This record gives sequence, C-alpha cells and structure tokens, in this order.
Amino acid sequence: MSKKQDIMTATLDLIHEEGLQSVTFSKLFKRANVGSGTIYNYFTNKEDLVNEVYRDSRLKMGEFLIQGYDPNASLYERFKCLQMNRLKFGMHFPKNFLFIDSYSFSPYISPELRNQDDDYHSSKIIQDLIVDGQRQGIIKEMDSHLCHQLIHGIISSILKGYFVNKYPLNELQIQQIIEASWKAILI
Amino acid sequence: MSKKQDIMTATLDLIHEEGLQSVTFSKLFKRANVGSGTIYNYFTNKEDLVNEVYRDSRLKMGEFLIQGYDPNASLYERFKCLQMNRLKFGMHFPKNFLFIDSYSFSPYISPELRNQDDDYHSSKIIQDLIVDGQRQGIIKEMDSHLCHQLIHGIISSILKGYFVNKYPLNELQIQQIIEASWKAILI
Amino acid sequence: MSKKQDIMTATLDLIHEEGLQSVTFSKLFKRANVGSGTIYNYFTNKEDLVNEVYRDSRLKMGEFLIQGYDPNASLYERFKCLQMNRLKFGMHFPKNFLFIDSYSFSPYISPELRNQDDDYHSSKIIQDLIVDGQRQGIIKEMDSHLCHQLIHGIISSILKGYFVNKYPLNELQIQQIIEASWKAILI
Amino acid sequence: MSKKQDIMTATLDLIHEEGLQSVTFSKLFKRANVGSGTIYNYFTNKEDLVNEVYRDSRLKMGEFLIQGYDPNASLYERFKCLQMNRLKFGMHFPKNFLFIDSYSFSPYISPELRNQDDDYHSSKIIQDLIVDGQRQGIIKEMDSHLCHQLIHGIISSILKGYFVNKYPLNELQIQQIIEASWKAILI
DNA sequence: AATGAATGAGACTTCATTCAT
DNA sequence: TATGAATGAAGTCTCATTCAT
Repeated sequence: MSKKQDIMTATLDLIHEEGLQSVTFSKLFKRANVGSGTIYNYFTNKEDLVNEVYRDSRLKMGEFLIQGYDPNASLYERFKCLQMNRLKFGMHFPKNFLFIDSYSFSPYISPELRNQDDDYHSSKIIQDLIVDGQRQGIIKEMDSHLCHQLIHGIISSILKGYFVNKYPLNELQIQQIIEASWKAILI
Repeated sequence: MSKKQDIMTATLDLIHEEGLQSVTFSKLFKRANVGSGTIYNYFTNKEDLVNEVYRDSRLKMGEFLIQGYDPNASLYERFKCLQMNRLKFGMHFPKNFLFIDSYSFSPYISPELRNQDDDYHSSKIIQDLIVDGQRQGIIKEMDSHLCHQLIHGIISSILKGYFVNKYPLNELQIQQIIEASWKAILI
Repeated sequence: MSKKQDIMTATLDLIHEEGLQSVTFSKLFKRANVGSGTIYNYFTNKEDLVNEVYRDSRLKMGEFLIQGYDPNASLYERFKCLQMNRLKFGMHFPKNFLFIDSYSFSPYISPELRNQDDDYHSSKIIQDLIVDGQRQGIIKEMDSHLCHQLIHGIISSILKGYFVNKYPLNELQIQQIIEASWKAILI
Repeated sequence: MSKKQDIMTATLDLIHEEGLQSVTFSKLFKRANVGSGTIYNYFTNKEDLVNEVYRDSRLKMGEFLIQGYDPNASLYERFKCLQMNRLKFGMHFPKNFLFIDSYSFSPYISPELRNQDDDYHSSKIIQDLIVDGQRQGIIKEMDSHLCHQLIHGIISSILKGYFVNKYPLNELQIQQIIEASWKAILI
C-alpha cells in the first residue's frame, strides 16, 4: 500500500504546485521515487490515477465536513458547525480543497465521479438544515440549492483569497465570515 | 485583424468546451479555419495566445463592471450596481467569466498578467465603496479585502451553480442574491 | 508522395530483413530518413502503415499475375502463363511475395484487407481455367479450390526453397516445375 | 514437470490464436496459471521458451512422419506413407504444424535450431526415396531438393487451405492429393 | 500574410526481467 | 519451487513549432 500512497501523494503535490496539465509521468516518478512501470500496477492509466486522487480527496472532505455535527443542536449551532468545518478543511488541507474546487468540472474528472455521493451525506445535511430553517421562519425563502451554493461559495471564495495571502484568517476573521454567511440568508 | 480574432474566438470556445489542457493547436486550426503556421504571425507561442485571450477577457469584464456606475448615488445603489454588473457579465459572457475564474490562478497565466490592472479601476471602486460604508457605520468593520472577496465570491459561486443548471436566475433570484450579499456585510 | 513512398519502401525492407515484429519506429525513421512524426501525416498508426504496404503488395502482385494472359490460348498455354507469372513475380519481387505469403493470415492484417479482391481477377481466371479444363476432360475432377490451392502451393513452396538457396531456378528447373504442376492435376 | 508443460502448452495455444508477436508474458502467465517469475525456473528467457516449443513441435512431427514406414515396401507405398503421415500430422496437430510452417524462417527461431536434425531422419528417408525412384527410372530426373520441396509444399499448401475451410479433407480428397503429388514427380 | 508538410522532444505506456519473500 | 511487486529500457504516438513555398 505504501507505493500506491506515495504515488497518490506525489500526484496531489504536483497538481498543487504546477497544475494538472503539467503533471507528467517523469516528474511523478522522481517525486514518488518509483519506477516508471510501477504506476501501472495500481492504476490503469493517468486518468485513472487522477480520478482516484480526486475520489480520495472527496472522501476525506466528506468525512471532515460532518465532524462533531449534532443534529439536536440549535439551527445556528448546526449551521456554524458545518461552515466552520468547511473552512477548517480548506485551511488544513489546502491541496485537497483546491484540487476539488478546481477540477470538479474539468473534463479530466469523469462525470460519474463528479456525481459520486461520497460527500452526499454532508450535502444532504445542509439541504435539510436550510429547509428546516425556512420552515421555522428563520432562513429566508429561496431555492434551497441557491441558498446552499451561496453559503458554500462564501467559504470557497474566502479560502482562495486566504491562500494567496490577501488577508489572515484568525479567530476574529473566522467569526466574521461565519456571521456574514449567516446573516446573508436570514429572513 | 480578422484571422487574429478568429483564432482568439476559437481558443476561448475550445477552452470553454474542453478545458485549457486539451486545447491543442490542431484542434485550434480546424476550429478557426486557419493554417497551422498562421498563429505564429500573431502570437509568439501558445502561452502568448492564451495570455492574450485572458487579457482580452479581463479587459472586457473590467469595462462591463463599471457600466452605469454613478459615484453620487447612495451607498446601496452603488453596491447594487456593481454586484448586478458582475452577475450580468457572468450571465452574458459565461465563457469569458469562467475562463477568468478558473485560470486566474493557473500557472498558464503569467503572474504579471494576473496582477495587471486592466480591471483595477473597478476593483478600486469596490474597495472605496467598502471603506466608505464602514466610515458611515453601515458596513461592518472588517478587512476590506476580506469583505471584497466575500461579496465577489457570492456572485462567482452563484454563477457557477447557475451554469450547471442547479437553479434558474430570474429577477426574483437576482434580487435575493443582491440582498443576501448586502445583508452579509451590514453592521 | 516521395516521403510516403520512402516510408513504405523502408517498411517492406525492414519486414523482409527482420520480420514484422521487430519493425520499430526508430528503425523505420532512420531507414526512411524522415522525422518520427512524419509517418503520422500519411498513416494513422503502425497497423495502418503495415496494412497499406500489404494492400500495395497485393495490388502489385494482382497486376503481375495476369500479364500477357491470352484467354484464347490453349488450356496448357494459359495454365503455363499463370504459373509462370506467379513464379516470376516471386523471383523478381521476393519482399512483396514473402510479405504476402507470411502475413496474409497474421492478426496484423485486418480481415477486410485479407479478403479484398484486388487480386480477385487473377483468382477468378484460375478458377475458370480449372473448371474449363475439367469440362474438357483434361483436368481431373476435384474440388476446384483444392485444385487451385494445389498448383498455387507448388509455386509458393518452390519459391521459399529457392530463397534459402536450396537450389537454383534456371530455365530447366522452371520448366520442370511448370510441368510437374501440370501433370499433378491432369486426368 | 507439470508447470513447465503448462507453460509450453499455453505458449503454443497463444501463438496459434494471436500470432507470435502478440504473445506477451502477462498473457502467458494468466493462461498457464503460473506466477510471472515461474517461467525463469524453466527457461532463461522468452526466446528460449519459444525455441523449446519449436524444438518440441519438430520432434513430435519428426516421429509422426515415419510412423509405419516400411523400408521394404514398394516405392509408391513408401511415398504414400510419408505423404499421408505429413497430411495426417497437420490435420491432427494443426497448432504444431502451423507453428513450424510459419516460424521456421522467422528470426525468432535461432538458426541452429532451424537446422537441427530432430526430423532429419524423415528428411533423409524422403531424399533417399527420391534418389531411389530416379535410379529406378520412375521419378523424373531433377534436383532432389527441388523434388522434395515440391511434394512437401503440396501437402503444406493443401493443409493451409483446409485450415481456413476452403474445402473438406475426406478420404476422397486425401486420395486425390496423394495421387496428384505422385503424378507430379513421375517421369 | 498564409500555408501545411516536416520535424523531434517528450509524453504515455508496455513488457521482459529481477529479486525479496 | 513458486510468486508477483517493482523496475526501466524501449516502444508508440502527440503536438508545438519551423520553414520553404
């Protein structure tokens, strides 16, 4: 399992550093310290490798997003937990986050993979939360997907600015972002 | 000038359809109906071509963003104008918008180009607006770049959901988005 | 057309010298004096190239086989002409002959190609000749395809022995072979 | 001994099905149900394996060809026996026959092997038979190798037509072939 | 300015072979 | 003996770029 992990790690690193299009096999072999044929013991081809790295990242994110989620907590507490998790995931795993964000709609990622439901669970939870909030008259009436995209998008966007050092993300800023995203969708 | 435009248009089309990484020159020649050597009369190489398409798109967006902007209008009116323009630009010119959004941080785009100020004017206007609002006690105190990224990010994110048909964007939804982004940054 | 011919000639030469399986592109490029990409201006891939060389050889042989054939000559004269032509073709164009003989049933040659009728004409003529001879009571009654294969096979076999210098093929021997193949099928 | 036989059988099968050039070790391992390293316990490399399969086939054929040969029988009886045996060998062991026929002149088969005398005995017998027949004034005077090649070639050619279902080979046809090959070389 | 045949560096991939278990 | 993960040389093929027309 070690070699396979080495290859996948090297792949994600290279994608992060130079972009998917410049990940060549020779770079990959050197980085992962494996022979050129070794990849083909684990992956049928380059596309398969990239897809597996993608699947892996999605899985990792899916698990992270619902960490510590308490279905019985207050609406705001639940909202805060989900937004916080997404933000923290991005901050702790920038390579995974950016890879997912950038390539989710790239032709390199097979359509089936794009629509996998590894992280469906967290997605479902957010949708439920929105609908619940609207029923309670707390969250503004609007298309729940639009609402979902809105709060999700705020986090993604903020993270991308953070990665290029536009601003720090300390407790204060994090608080402000959570609050802003909450206010955005209130009635 | 016609051939040059043909090539640039074909480039943007292909990037939109298949992604930058799969834009090959042979596809480009066929699409643009030019001979393979013709490109080199206008662009020094592939990178130069892509950069010029990028510069062109940024320029186009920069002009669009400040359409109808009235510096003497109320804070909210000015905010609404800028957000609306960004949203309309994305809706009218999805290819340009997505290209800018996706490749602004790609290694394909030269760093100098990324930091060009073709659209600096609109950027400056937004920053000023934020600072002005904060001084007036209307907009919440926070890093102005963070604030900028926040309202910009909402639009970008919403557009991407729209492009993959997650929801429609009619007057109602547009109204809700502008309102949400406004409430997000209020005190 | 010159480059294409160069490549095809080099291909046939290499197949003759080292066998199809050891015809690599790098050997081919050096032999044909072309750049490695040039092949792909004329052939879609290696299989296509080999198939075209095969088609070319079959065409060449098909034309050669019916040279000087006089439908009004006597049965024996016609028989002699066809057998002679086949023998002469093999002696003059050993590369083409051996390539056809060896690879007609190789998986490298596409089935459609194998069953092409470029040389159908000569094949038809031989069949007709056999049937005619049988009707005249000169040629022994037997399956005409079996008879065809018999006289064809004698020539092929003799040529292969000749190519590895088992014996010379002068006028005397040629006479003996024609005679032997004629006697073989007489009543 | 079982593993070795498994490997050799799988090799001959694959050669028959797909041609020597497309017999790869990975196909071989799967077909023979052995690990990839196992081959190297029995054969030094791929060429050695193929040569051994070739040697094996030649040996098998050599023994088959002289089955029931009676040196004291009449000239025609001896001729018939040898031709019959060759025909029967091809019909009973098409894989071995075709492998020998196709690759006897392939560079894959080492020259020493090609000239081995495993089947020299039968070859010698045929030569002797020809010379004997010529001395008796029954067989036409001609180069004995040419004569040998002629009668051998008729059988080979007929078999190849049979393998691709050009015609059946029943008692009648077999009789006709033996007769034809006999008449071909008579005075 | 416009062309496209020719190029060759370098991409992806295969496959015989090795070696630690 | 038997195995199969690992290897890397060598194969096929792509594609940005050049240059003679």
